[in-house]
Amino acid sequence: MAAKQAHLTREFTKVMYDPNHVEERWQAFWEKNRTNEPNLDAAANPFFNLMMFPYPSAEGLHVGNLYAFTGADVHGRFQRLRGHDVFQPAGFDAFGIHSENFALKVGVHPMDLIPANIANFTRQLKRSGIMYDWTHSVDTTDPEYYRWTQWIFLQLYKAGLAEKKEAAVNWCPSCKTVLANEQVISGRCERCGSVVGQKILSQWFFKIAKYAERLLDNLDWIDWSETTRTAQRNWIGRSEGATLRFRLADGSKEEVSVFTTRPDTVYGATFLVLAPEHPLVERFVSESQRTAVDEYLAATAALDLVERKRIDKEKSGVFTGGSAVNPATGEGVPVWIADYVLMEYGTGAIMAVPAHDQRDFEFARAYDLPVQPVVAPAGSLEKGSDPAQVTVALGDSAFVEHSADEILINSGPFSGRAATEAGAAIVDSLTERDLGEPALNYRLHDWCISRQRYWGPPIPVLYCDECGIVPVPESDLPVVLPRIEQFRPSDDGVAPLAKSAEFYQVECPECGGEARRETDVSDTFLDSAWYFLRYPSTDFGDRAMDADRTRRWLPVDAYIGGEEHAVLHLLYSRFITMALSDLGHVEFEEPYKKFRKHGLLIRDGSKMSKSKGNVVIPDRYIASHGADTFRAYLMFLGPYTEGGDFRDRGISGPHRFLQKVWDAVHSCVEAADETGGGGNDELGKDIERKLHQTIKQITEDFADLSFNTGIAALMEYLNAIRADGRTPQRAEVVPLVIMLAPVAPHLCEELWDVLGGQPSLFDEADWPEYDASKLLADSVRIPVQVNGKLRGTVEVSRGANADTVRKIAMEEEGVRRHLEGVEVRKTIHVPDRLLNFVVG
RNA sequence: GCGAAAGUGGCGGAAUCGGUAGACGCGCCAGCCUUAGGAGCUGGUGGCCAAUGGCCGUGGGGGUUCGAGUCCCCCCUUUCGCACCA
Repeated sequence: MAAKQAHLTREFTKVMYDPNHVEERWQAFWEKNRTNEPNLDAAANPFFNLMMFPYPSAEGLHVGNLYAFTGADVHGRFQRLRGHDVFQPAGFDAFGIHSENFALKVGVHPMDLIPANIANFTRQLKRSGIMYDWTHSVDTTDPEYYRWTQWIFLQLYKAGLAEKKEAAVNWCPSCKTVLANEQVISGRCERCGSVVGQKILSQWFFKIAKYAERLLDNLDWIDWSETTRTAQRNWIGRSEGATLRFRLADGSKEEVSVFTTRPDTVYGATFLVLAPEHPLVERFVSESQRTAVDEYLAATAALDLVERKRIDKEKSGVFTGGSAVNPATGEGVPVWIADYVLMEYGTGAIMAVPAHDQRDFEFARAYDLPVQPVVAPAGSLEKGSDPAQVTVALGDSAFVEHSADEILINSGPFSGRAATEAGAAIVDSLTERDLGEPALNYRLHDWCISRQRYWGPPIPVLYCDECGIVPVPESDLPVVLPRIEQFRPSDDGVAPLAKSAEFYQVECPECGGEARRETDVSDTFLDSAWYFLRYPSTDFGDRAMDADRTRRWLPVDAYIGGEEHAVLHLLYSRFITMALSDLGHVEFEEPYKKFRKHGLLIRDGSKMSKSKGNVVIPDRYIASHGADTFRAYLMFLGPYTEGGDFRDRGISGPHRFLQKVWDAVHSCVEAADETGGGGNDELGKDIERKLHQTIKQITEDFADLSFNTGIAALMEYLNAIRADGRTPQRAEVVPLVIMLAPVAPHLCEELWDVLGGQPSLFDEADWPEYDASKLLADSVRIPVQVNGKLRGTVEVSRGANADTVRKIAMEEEGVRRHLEGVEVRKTIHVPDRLLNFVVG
């Protein structure tokens, strides 16, 4: 109807582009006609296009969110025009410390705050023109969602992948909760920046470490950006080496295990170092060292993690008074305690080889401990000397080289052998005597999911004096988070729900006796570790995932999100998927076929942040220029995967471009009306070639998220079809409208309509195909160089041979001048590319 | 310290199986149009010079090549990860 109206007005006055009017019209159309809702049960060519769901903050949608979503949306719309049934849902990650802290700050209950935030986000997202299927959204705080989060916990528990244990955990004194290792950034809380402390608490853990090897191996074949895979590899931190056992020197059966990547140096292990928290510390402390040890342990405990892990800190430690037996030499070595050995890595104890490890070297120097070199460059020994008994001068630092060029010295029967090969032999020999074995060590630790907070899904277990830990029966799910008004966390590590007897007093489902509910809630990262599995099945209330839907839509075809989640969310969701796969709930073990990171939008050279006051709120720009212009600007300002600088002024370029597209289409239609025909469908040769080149480029660019160059190509094409004030032909503008549609969907729907197409363009239009034979002209203009310097260009027919090109080039004035009086020694001819005269 | 990525006009950025550096856009300059314009149209726009021509030019310095933003070596800078990981 609006199109007819436009048609009528056109006769009197030029139709103006009014983005708000156009966008309102098409958003209403899409909603009414359910344009964005694929048939989840019958789609022939499914494509699950996923974007990382946002945390719905009170400030509303940030331009960074919109940047991320718009890129994903352009890609999704492109895939749709290429013939896919694209499923593109939206959701909200609304549980967690973030929301809870904000609620505490403003004094509004999160149960009141979150729905308002979600409503605001939804409004903003709908206005931005993203192709969301709103009939399948998720909200992690909805009991109908988190009942399945709890269900996943129960599945893992039943499979022995969830366990409760006492552990030293990261404790944020400001958020008053436990944090996962991944949430501690350089010793500080990821959320609030407070220095993280340690606490011994009983916590629920998911055994992600069991999956370390598979999580690592699959990285070799999944289609992810290399930087993200590298980040995950580093985080998993696989080290190959050996576990070696040092028996106590007092003749008892006890032993200290150490992990080392350098078993070849065991003959040089002149002392042992335990972490201050190591359980065997007490076994070694002698009467005379008691006071010194206690003082050291107290001093270490007083240090926070940031201070303790400062790399430039002087090495400090204390002698226990006890000793252990080096399994290779059989000699006693003193046992020390030092804070540079971390309980959380390896076994919490190391064999110190000061000659070949810089840290051990510094420690030995500080406390005057023996240093025994056991590795030397192969050529460094004097002729005839016995490698089993060599004196080597000590340098100022440890000798850490480790290649086939080094040999072992002073290493008993292994002396003289290559260091790399001898290491394995030493481990073999120790394994035979039950003093060690080859070992892999991972930096990755089990995932602590307990949070002593309020705003999360209650962990679905009960504690019964008779029956012990009792999982909540699945039929009793969800364990609903009650509304309590006193939800502020406390310092004692006791969760807010522990104050609500109404919540925690229950009857044991097994014995009927008195039982107590778990009052901790689970980590927000568990909510987001499986949300994509829920999307296609949100209309099933009786199962987390419908088997048919899941088979049709998962794994996710394309996932786009921020690199900041490279190790957190992406690792957890891989683990959960892998575990569910092992338990038979899904048929794949990797959740995302393809993952690409998007870049970060910055402003004035620095990150946008509330404290700097340079955060861009999109509403204002959308109101003034329209969503299409804003989308085009965001996609044009830089390479999508790199991000870029947001500048107010830059928006005018894309705005003018859309305006010109509008004008071009209208003038084309007007001209056709005047001539009474459907317009001239004949394309000039030059424009035809430009069209095919453009199709080729856009198709390639949009497929690999190079939106900025894709849009530039569309601009070039537009410039070509309206050059010298000519009126574009229908056959020229139709493909332009289709190719621009992923970027400016409302505008293009309108223009598609104006051109007489049946809406929606996204259902009716086909992405144009290029004809490879039409990409090249019959003649080419090639540069002519003399000694590599450009001296002119000549037009030659395509495929012309060297002689022909040379003849033409010699006639070129600029070229001839440089060839006068010099001898041409040779010519380099690259067909259709260049001609270079080498003179001299 | 280790790892990764990146340094190109006034600005955002194009171009890397080595082959016309600066596409596209912003800004700027000139002209046109206009009562007016933070509108529109046309043209120009890397720097320098003795200027129809030429020299220089992709962080700096070397190298390979007929030819280097692109490949190799050394150095500098920035950003982002990780950081006493045994």
